[in-house]
Amino acid sequence: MSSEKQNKPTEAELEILQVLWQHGPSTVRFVHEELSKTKDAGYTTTLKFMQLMAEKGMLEADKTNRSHIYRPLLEEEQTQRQLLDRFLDSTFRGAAMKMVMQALGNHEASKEELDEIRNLLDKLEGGKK
Amino acid sequence: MSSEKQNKPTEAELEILQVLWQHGPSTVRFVHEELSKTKDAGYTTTLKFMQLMAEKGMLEADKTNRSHIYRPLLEEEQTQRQLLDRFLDSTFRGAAMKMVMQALGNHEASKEELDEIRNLLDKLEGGKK
DNA sequence: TACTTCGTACGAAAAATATCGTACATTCAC
DNA sequence: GTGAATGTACGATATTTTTCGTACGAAGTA
Repeated sequence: MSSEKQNKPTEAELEILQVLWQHGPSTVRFVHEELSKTKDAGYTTTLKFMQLMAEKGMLEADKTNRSHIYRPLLEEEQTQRQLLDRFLDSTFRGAAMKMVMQALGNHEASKEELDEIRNLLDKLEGGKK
Repeated sequence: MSSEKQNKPTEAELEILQVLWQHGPSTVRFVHEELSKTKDAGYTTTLKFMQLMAEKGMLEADKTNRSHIYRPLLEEEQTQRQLLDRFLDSTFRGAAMKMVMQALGNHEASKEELDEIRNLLDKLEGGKK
């Protein structure tokens, strides 16, 4: 039993994780400032969330200093993968390729990105005949 | 103002929509049986949900017969696209290509599907230089 | 030192979601 | 025709997720 049944982070929790993944360990103040750029909620709301997340084992707080520093205990890629699977199931009934096509069609991609995908396709097709 | 601010369906609502998209207009009974295959909740719960969804304009009920027939008012593709955009933002900070790569890597695809994607890539790359 | 600012702790409450129980009418099978 | 099933209506209650308000100690500063 390695990875405990990590319950999926809620929308709000995910926003916090994003800040931490993107900027590394941070104070509540910092996270709150970041979130404030796009949404608006009180400081204690962010604080409370981070405390709850720590309780749930999603974050860990370094309480050495007065202003605690939080770091994520969930890995970004792994969490994304988990959420992706769920999303795929619930929204596309598992049809991954259909989703891929939609994503490709609806979002601008640079030539480099397209090439990178092509490479991956080649690699994947390797196994097939 | 064509498409009203359609609020995103919740997880449970989406499950119901999936049944309707997949099987076409159905009775509450039928939807409930389908859902029962994977989750377990009472019949009236499903009924209530469908009634609420009808009120919200997500479904429409044909009440000609005693047993009402519900049909989805939201289109599958459009809804998927909308949810995909949200998901992309919240989970991948908008990095569509990164998500595409993950999806491709983590899910089996047939040779046909891979070819189809390759075609799409070619088409997309057409516009670039 | 006295006052203002910053930070955490925590209990509550508000909002959003999900789940039922019960009442009643219609339909079915005998 | 009568009792069992089946269906809808709807108010209430659970649960989950978000958001705050307040208390209080520590730190900064005039």
